Parts: sequence; structure tokens; C-alpha cells
Amino acid sequence: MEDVLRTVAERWALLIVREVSLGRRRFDELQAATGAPRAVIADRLRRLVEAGVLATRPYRAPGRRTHSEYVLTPAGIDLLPLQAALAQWGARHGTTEPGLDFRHVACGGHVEAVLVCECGQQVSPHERLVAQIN
Amino acid sequence: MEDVLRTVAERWALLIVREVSLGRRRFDELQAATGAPRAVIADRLRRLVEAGVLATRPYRAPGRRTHSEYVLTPAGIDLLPLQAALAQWGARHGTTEPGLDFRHVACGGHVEAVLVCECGQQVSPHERLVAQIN
DNA sequence: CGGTATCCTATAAGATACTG
DNA sequence: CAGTATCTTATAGGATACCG
Repeated sequence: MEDVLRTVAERWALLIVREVSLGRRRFDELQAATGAPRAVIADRLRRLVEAGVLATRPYRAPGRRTHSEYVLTPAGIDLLPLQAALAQWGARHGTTEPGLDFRHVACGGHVEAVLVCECGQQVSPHERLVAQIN
Repeated sequence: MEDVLRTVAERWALLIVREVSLGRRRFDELQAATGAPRAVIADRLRRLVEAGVLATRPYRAPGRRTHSEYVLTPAGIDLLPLQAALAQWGARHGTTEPGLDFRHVACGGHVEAVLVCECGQQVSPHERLVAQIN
């Protein structure tokens, strides 16, 4: 868990994954969107690729020169529930500024991160829940 | 979102919320469980109380002197989906060491953080999902 | 217990310029 | 574009001791 906290649960890394999931995939876009120093962006991208969260690939926009871009790997996509949970908490208890919002393509509805038991029931974090290790 | 990242999505803060949700509520327990320097624990507890995630209250164990302990507020409990999502990612893609695990009191089943659309459908992060701002 | 205080070191961050 | 390089300042972290 320790290195999970240091890589994917780190401030700039969370922002970068968020921006990538919003469709920003290029170095300069990510730099501009997050406001982080270029060296920080470079460092986090390196770590995230190393951690298997992002992959880099060459991309050629119609008519433009080829460049590279960062995309979510399957492991990166598995971070979306975390992103959703974070955005939800921010919307409810943090700032009022707009945040990340996931939508269901099939119906356009708003998607939330919730807790569900393997018995099929949705579980409120405020009750019926116990934490343990393992 | 910026200060959400700096407070609740910060390394030691995440560890502390985790430990508190596991029932560790006292300063020294938290220090021992996380391994963070005492000054760091003190700082994060202060910030988390300030952010409304934790509350401190006096507590008297049967036969022991009164001491203070930290408990999750409702806003703190709202962080549990985030904790679950983080633990899940760690279990799937991170270390193999044991992590946080939520159980449904009613049935003992394992509880997971999943994405659910307001239309009622559970949504896989790997499809049918689009991210946007707001 | 539940913190503060100190001190020193190690990273991280911000600004800015440069290169293939 | 996509990074490196450099430099300076700001935080964070670790160790340890002390106090009400």
C-alpha cells in the first residue's frame, strides 16, 4: 500500500490521471491543465508509466506532425472508481468549483461510486459496514 | 479540488483515516500503526479535524484514565468509498500485502466500491463511461 | 498519554531557459 | 512539442527529547 500511496494516490498523479481521463493526453496539455512545473509532469508521467497506469504511444493527428500521447492502461482504468469517489467527496464536502463527473454512455445519466456487497445489496458507508484487514 | 488533494488525498491522511476506520483512535495507536513521526501525526490530525473529517472527543475506558480519541465524522465516513476504491486498486495492482477490507454486517460479505449509474445500472469503468467536467 | 520543540536532512516545488 | 537542465526556495520527513 505504501507505494500505492506514493504513486497513484499522490497529488499530481491524481490530477494527471483525471486529466487523461478527460481526454487530455499530451504533455503540454497536461502541463497547462494541472499547472505543475514541467519537471513534475515529466516525473509523474514516468512513474505512472512505470506503475502500469499509463502507456505512451505515438499519435498522428490528421495533417499534423506525429507526437506521443499518454493513455490509460487497463490498470489505469481501474483507477476510475477512485477518481469518482474522490470527485464525489470533493463535490459534497470540498470546494464548490466544478469537478470530474462520469456519465453513462447508454443513458447519459450521472455515475457514482458506491459500495456494494457481494450479496448484491448496496451498502451505505454510514451503516452496516465493518472494516478489517485483509 | 486542490485542497481536497492536499488534505484528504494525502499519504499520511489516507493512512490515518484508514486506521481510524479500523478502530484505532488514539494518538499513540495511530503513530505506531502508521510509523509516521509524531509531529506528522499531530499535523495531519489537526488538518483532518479542521477539514471536518475527524472529531476528537474525550473517552474513558472502563477502569482507565480518561483520554481523547479521534472518530470519523459523517464527512469522514463519506471517505469510505474512496478508501475502498484505493484498497481495491492496491489489492489488484499493487503489493500483495494485506489491505483494508470492508464487510457487510448483515451478511458478512465482502464490500466493493463500484460505479453505478443513476439509471440503476452498474457500470464497468472499462466501458460505457465518459468523463466530463462538472 | 498526547502532544510540542528542535534540529537536521532530504525531497518537492516553482521559475525559467534550453535542446532534439 | 516533449521533454532536460539548473537553480533556488519551500516543505516534508526522521530522530529524539521533553513536558503537562
